[in-house]
Amino acid sequence: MAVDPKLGIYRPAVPAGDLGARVEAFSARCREHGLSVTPQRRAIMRALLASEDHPRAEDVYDAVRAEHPTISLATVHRTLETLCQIGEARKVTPLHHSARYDGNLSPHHHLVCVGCLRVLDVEAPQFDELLGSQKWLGDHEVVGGSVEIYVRCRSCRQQTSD
Amino acid sequence: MAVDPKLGIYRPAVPAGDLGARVEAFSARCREHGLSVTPQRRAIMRALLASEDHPRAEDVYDAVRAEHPTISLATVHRTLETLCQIGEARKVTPLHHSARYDGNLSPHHHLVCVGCLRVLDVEAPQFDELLGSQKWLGDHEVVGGSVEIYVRCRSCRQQTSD
DNA sequence: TCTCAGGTGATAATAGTTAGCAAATGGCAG
DNA sequence: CTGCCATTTGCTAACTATTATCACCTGAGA
Repeated sequence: MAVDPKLGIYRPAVPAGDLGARVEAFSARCREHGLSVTPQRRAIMRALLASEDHPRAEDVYDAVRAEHPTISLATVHRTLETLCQIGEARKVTPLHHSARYDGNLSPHHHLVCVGCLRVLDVEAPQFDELLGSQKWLGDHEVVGGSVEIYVRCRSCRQQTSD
Repeated sequence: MAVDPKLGIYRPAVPAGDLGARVEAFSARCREHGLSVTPQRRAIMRALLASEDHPRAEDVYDAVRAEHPTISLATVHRTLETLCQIGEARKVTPLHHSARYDGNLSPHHHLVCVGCLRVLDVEAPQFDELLGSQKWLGDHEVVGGSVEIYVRCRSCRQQTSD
């Protein structure tokens, strides 16, 4: 369902397969990674796949508790983190655990080193142009945007061999 | 100092004026906003302006303590938040306070409603093209990137009058 | 079925941030 | 200059999100 093909920004299609099949496929990939397939992991994955938005650990916890009333919030945290590690989920927002402040008010974006988490300013006029050319995306009023480019800086590349 | 003019991504010029002048200008704008100008606020603004990277509250705290040994970390948090409110600073990373997880692994970016903080997936091929066309930015190896587009959704627009 | 590495639940600990409140102070009226 | 008072500060406790610890449990291969 396209929102704005001209801009190249649109809602993606929902991934194929019904929920049951996707959870089955997930279970198989768990075993490939040498992970046990537990009812809790299935339930957490099912909740994540069923969610239209981007749930916090606590949201997943609430969803899963209907089926597993005794599950622990710690298990949900651990499992979501595990899913990210084996590439079955992505963590959306916080590369950093704490707020960073910036006194530079000129419009700019950020280069973030995935090793040392240092943040550098960059200007990116072409991004701004793409972003600024559109005031609406479907129902949504565009009020801004920001680009984070993940990099590995020289010193972090030297420290890791892979 | 351009890093990559072709891509339109480069390091921005440092804002004009020396540190003293910029802190003076800041003090004036504080009064315009009806805020007292306290030594603590000046010191925090100076530390923020002097910082090349994007300090956390604690980093600013450490810098300011040299001059104000008795300042409280809570004051630093409060002040940085105040600076953001009057537009003298920007908060870089976390629009959310907690991690969001996403089971959708196809390459995509996010629409974030600044009102309700809901997150929606969007594809943005033109952004990906810009980002993917460049493997290096100066010294930095590009390993990825993400775009967050800030929006106000319909229901949030209805709730706020301004 | 038996075994045990790995997973789970309960709880405590931690990091970052915010709230509450008494004391101190910036900035204006006189 | 002086005094007043709303704002701001520092201290502390509380709170939120997350991680660590550890005894018990269980998935899955022999």
